[in-house]
This record gives sequence, structure tokens and C-alpha cells, in this order.
Amino acid sequence: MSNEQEPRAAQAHFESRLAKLERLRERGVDPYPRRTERTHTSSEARALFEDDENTEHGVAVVGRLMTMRGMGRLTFATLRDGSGDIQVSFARDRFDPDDYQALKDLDLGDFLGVSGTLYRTRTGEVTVQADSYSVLGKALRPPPEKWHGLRNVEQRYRQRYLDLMANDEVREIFVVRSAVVSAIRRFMEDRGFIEAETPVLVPVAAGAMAAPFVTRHNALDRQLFLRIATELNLKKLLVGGFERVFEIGRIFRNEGIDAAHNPEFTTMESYEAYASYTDVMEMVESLVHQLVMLTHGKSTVTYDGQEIDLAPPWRRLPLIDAIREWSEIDLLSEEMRTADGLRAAMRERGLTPAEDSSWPQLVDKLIGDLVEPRLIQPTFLLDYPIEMTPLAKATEGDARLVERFEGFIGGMEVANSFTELNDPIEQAARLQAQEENREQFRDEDFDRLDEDFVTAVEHGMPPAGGLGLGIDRLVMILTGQTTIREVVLFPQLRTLE
RNA sequence: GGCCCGCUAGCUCAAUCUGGCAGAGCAGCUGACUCUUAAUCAGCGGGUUCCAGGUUCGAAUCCUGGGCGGGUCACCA
Repeated sequence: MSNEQEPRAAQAHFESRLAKLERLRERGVDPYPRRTERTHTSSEARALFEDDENTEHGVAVVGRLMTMRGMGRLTFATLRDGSGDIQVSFARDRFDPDDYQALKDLDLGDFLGVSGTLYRTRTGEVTVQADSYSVLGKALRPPPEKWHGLRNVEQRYRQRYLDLMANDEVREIFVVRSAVVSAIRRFMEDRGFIEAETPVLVPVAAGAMAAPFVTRHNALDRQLFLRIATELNLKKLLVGGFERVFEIGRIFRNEGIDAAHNPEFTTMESYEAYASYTDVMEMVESLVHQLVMLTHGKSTVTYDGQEIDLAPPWRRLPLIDAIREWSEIDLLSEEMRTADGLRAAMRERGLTPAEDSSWPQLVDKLIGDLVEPRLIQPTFLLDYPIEMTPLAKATEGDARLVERFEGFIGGMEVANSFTELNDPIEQAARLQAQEENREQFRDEDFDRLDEDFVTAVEHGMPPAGGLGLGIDRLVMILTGQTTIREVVLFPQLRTLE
């Protein structure tokens, strides 16, 4: 029901529609019937007539009433269904007088069913000449303004259904998103990966460096977390004998909200036994290329005013080289390997690292400030410091680095991959070091030691290449959106009052 | 969290700089109209200008605080 807080004008509109609803009921019309007759979608009906204009085609169409133009004894209306719009016309001489009069009790936004015959109007529009109509769902509130749609950004997010109703280009973004997710699933299945569903509620929020959401299970009387990654459970499946697994799912990180971050977001993680991160690089290039060909029919997209070519091969750039080139800091030198030394060097270059940040945080900031914004064309950054990556295998010949890459497009991180660490003793030690760092730096973002996971690796895990792909950000690139809220149907907002 | 911007009728926007009756289009209501498609024509109604306080004879407008949203910086993989 309409609530009493509501402005008077809105209340009046609501009550006017309620009165029409009552009148329909008084005439014995059920405004919310259980069954619908539909023979054609609106685009099917139009095609049917255009294929053969000389035959009489009877159709029953349905849809939302978008416009209505009454001209005395003749009324035109537009219905919109999932396939598009179709015009219908009501001629008074084809109706019982009461039924024609009752068109007045219809409102924009109502769902209607119309049966009749297809014809072409004098102005050329394929139209259903109605013999009968029925209300399928009376709307008590009006649709957004018909020329300008809904512009208010806050309302677009809070009432996304109105946004979808009014703005075609918004609807198109989510159609593309669906096609992208579906294509990713097909790509993985075609390569022999099987899809897994692992728990969202977990006893330890491990597998990434991020702050978790905390919740509670009453019957078990214990604290649980929402997963911050799907990584560890998927690797347990490698231990169990699946050689190729993936999961498309929501993960949750209790961190800031901005144009590139929503607290819940969707990733595709995959693990392939007997592969390494170089194999994964090729898979990512190939997957993204396939997606851009699907959505654009070519390998290039325009993003934030820049032309980006996603065709393989992508640039491969060692992280250490990237940092050296754009900051002239040699991350491997002795003095840069301490937090104090690195912080001082960053300050000399005009950066503003926090006083209490840990060394991995500083490196992260260095990447974020100086490297990431320059990676507009697709680029793999290779080989990260071991301190910031506890789940990856060390690079051959340099124990300070691990085999890890991140994939960047348009200055955004979209992929993260390791040659997975499968040495249980080293794994336990590396995660233990994360625990100690978290204590020492009071930084909740260090990874956590999950004993169950270590036990699993102790049973023997095959060598593997793993991947995490940020689906929201990929969809941003593929739809030209510069904020994540435009590719998430219901982005997180503060609640009102 | 800092800074900047925004919030006016159901919707899209004016009026805010320079304080002086808060307007328009769409939507709604009444009527006319058998070829409209942003229908048209005639008429009507609709406002706690985000909230609270202040300055003033007078506040949508200026000031202070707050809310929500957007941008940006910081933080955050």
C-alpha cells in the first residue's frame, strides 16, 4: 500500500489508480488473472505480418502499456514485451460500449493482453486490430517520464526496475553481462573444466588478502565468515582428483566502495592441474579475445576515450621492470626491501605512503599509483614479491619472487594467476608468516592460515596453474562503463533512514 | 575519512550567481476527436524546494550543522 509519508501528489496518483482497480473489479474483471493467452511475442507478430501481408493473421499479444492515444472512436496504444514494442488499436465499433469505455481505466504501466488481427495502418505501422483485451497486472504507480526516462542516479540504483523499464541502454548492459558469463562458462567447459560450487560461509576467510564480513551460525554457535575468494576449496578439489575445475561465484570483501569496488562481486576462478601460469596467460588472452569478438565482432573496444585492442598476444611485463621504469626504484635492492627504505624512496618521488604501512602494502601502492594507470592496453605484469603472495610457487632462480601474474585492461586489474604452491611444508610456513605479519602490522588484510587447507595439501596436490578473473570489471570493459555500479544490477548503497 | 558538486511537482528540468508571488514539459484529472505513434486541441488540479537551525521585513536562493547521492583524493588487491 501507499504509505502515509508519501507526498500528496504521489498519493493522489496512487489513489486514482486504486479507484480504477476497483472499477475493474466491479465490472467482474480480475486485474491479476492466473492465466495468460499469448500466441506471439511482439516481434514475432510483426514478422508474421511482414512475411505475408495478404493473409489474415489472428494473434494474442501481451505486454506493458507504454503509450495510449485516444481519438474518440479509435484508440492507439503501444505494448512492450521482452522482444520489443507493438502497436494495438481499439476501434469502438468492434467493442461492447462498456468495454470500450473501460479503456479509461487503463494506465500507463499496466500489463495487458490483446487479441485481434494484424494489419498495417495508413501511416504504415504494423498493428493489432483488437477484438478483445484483458488486464494482466494493474500497476498502481506510474512509469518514469517517457521522453527522458529516469536520470536520477540514486533512484536508478535504488529502483533498478524503473531504470530497466525506462532506459534501453541499461537493459542492454545486463543482456551483455549475461552473455559474457554464459560464454565464460562455455569456454571453460569446452576446455574440459568442470564447474564446482563451494561454500560461501566459511570458518576461515582465507585465500586472498582482504578483510572479511563476519556472521554467525546459531545452531553451531560459532562465528563464520563470507568467503573472500574461492581459491582454497577449489584447490582441495585438485587434491581430490579433479584436474580442471572452475567456479563462477560471488565473493565478499569488507572494504571501501568506489567506482571499481563493490563489497560483493563476481569472480571466475579456475585451477588446472599440470599447468603453470604461462599456460594460464594464454588461456586468459584467448578467453577475453573470444568475449570481445562475441560482444563487439572485432578485437577492439573504446574504453574511457581510449582504443584498446584485446587480441592476443598481450604485453608481458615483469613487475620489477615496470616499477623500475616508472619510479626508478629497484625493488630487489637491499634498501628497498625494508618498509622504511621503500617508504622513503616513495616519498622522494612525491607519493604519500602511510606511516604504518607494511612492505607489501607499500609495493601495492607503488603498483597502484605508478604502474596500473599506465596499463591501458592489455598487459600481464609478471612475477611478484614473495611476501605479498603466499599461495604461489617461487620463481626459478630467484627466491624473492613468485610465479604470479596480474592482467590489466584499461588501467584496471581483471585477472590474477599463480603457478600454485603445492609444497605443504613451505605452504604452512608462508601462511604462518602472513599470520605473523598481520599481528605485527595490525593489518587485517594479510592472508590467513587455514589448517584444513594445509592438511589437504599434505595429502598431495598436483602442480597447477590457478586463475581469478574479475567478471564485473571485464563486463565494464566490454560495455564501456567506468563504474562498477553500472554493471551490477543492485549495487550496495547506504539504506535510507 | 578530506575536498568539490548535486538534492525543486510522480518524472525530466527552470528559477539559486544578484534574497522579493516557485514555473515549464511529460504524467494525472475533465472534455473534443476514426490513422495516431513524443498525437492534437480546450480546460483543471498538483509543492514540507532533502532535514534542522540561523541571518533577514522577506530564504528554494545566503550562513552553520546533518542526511542521501555523485565525483575526486586517501584507504582497500
